[in-house]
Amino acid sequence: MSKASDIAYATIREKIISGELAPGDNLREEALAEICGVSRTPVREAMRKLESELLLRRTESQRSYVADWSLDDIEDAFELRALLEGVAARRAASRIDASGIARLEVINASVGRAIQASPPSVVEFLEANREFHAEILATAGSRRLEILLQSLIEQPIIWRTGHHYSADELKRSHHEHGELIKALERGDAGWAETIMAGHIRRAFHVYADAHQSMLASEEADERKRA
Amino acid sequence: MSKASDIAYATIREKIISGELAPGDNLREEALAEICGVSRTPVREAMRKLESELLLRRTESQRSYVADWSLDDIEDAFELRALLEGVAARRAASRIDASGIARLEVINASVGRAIQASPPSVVEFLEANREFHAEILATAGSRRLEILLQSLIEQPIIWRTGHHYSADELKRSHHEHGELIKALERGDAGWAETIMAGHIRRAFHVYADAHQSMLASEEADERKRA
DNA sequence: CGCGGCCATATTGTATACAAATTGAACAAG
DNA sequence: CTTGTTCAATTTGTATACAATATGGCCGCG
Repeated sequence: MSKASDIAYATIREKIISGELAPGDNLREEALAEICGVSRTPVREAMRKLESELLLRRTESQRSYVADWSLDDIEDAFELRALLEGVAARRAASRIDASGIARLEVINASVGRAIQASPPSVVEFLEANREFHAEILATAGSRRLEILLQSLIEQPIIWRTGHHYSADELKRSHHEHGELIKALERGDAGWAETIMAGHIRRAFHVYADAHQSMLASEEADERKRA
Repeated sequence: MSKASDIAYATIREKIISGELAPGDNLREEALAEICGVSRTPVREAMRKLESELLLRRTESQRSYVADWSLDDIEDAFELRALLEGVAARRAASRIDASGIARLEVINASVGRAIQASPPSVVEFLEANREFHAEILATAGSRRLEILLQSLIEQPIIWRTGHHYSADELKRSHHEHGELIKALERGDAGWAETIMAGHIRRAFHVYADAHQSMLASEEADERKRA
């Protein structure tokens, strides 16, 4: 894509993911254009893309707001992601070669380094994790699958809650990657799919638990104030 | 969406699906704008959408062409569609109510009328078929699943080859819909998923066979000319 | 008071002018 | 004849002006 529309997309997306633009906030084209330092034209393009990724919702009268997701929505997204990344792993198992295995091992070593640092670097973990999943997706060799998953991965919630991972959970994630690599190396498609789907579902449950305790503590705050 | 960009989207899409714009054809914004009777701005918007549905491909230098799909690409799309529509059927089984069943029966009756006409009306069949699948998808109640499937259904090839369906194949399709309704009525999620996935996969094989004989006859033509 | 239509204002949609980038052809050098 | 380079023409990207539409408050009426 072109420069200005890239800037607009990256800027707006970043502000949504970081929470600077909170769920429900009204997004006006002109205001965003000022923020991004470009005109409305590239902003509009960026907004269409963000809408297709469900980071934005538009009312019937074409006004835009930052999407607010219910826990059900989030579970839905994780469920579909588990399904499709599972398929990607299955396909990758029958297509991967030695160099692909090697690349995955290098990437997963980065994951290991990130979690073994003290304190563990969540940012590096998330980045290496993203690379790992991207490599498998690329190996699956389905352009269409890539496009479908693109709208499911890297959602605001994921990135904001990555910081809630415990040391054990990070370690477990790293370990599951290792198991997946072994399954792929052996060409065991069914097992690779199972591991991947479980891996994603586990991520949801970590999130759901964090969400739960967040709600609980909010409730406690309410009581305290009352 | 707005009017002019809707016109642009519908017009260009129609010309791609009908084959008036053939795979590989270069698409220039200004030329399309003239064809659609609107300015480049809404055309650009329409093109972005078509690109996201893979009806268009863009080169690294942002020139656009009508996508040309290989048989593998098409199989890929059908495979993912089978997977996701299967999930939709599974979810629908546990959410559908009596009125939903009734709606499906009405729609499938339309399918029946279309194929029993003499000659069978393929256009009406395709439209009723589309409605049937849309109703199930809506019943599944996942906004995200709808969005994902949107880019997989109604692809050019499907509509052009619908006319290759034999009377038996049309009848079989109608019958499978009936089976699916029964599975949904009984709340048998697994069976509903299986029927739906098989239903879609069968559609691919009908297409693949037609494609095969098309290639064979083209080859025959070549030999004749030589 | 509450309700419903009307108008000023705010916001999005479209067209167009201009800027940047890419292409392809002419042409010079090897 | 091939290769590389330059430049005009084509095409896409961006900004901006203007048109269409939606919103929210105001006022009059019941």
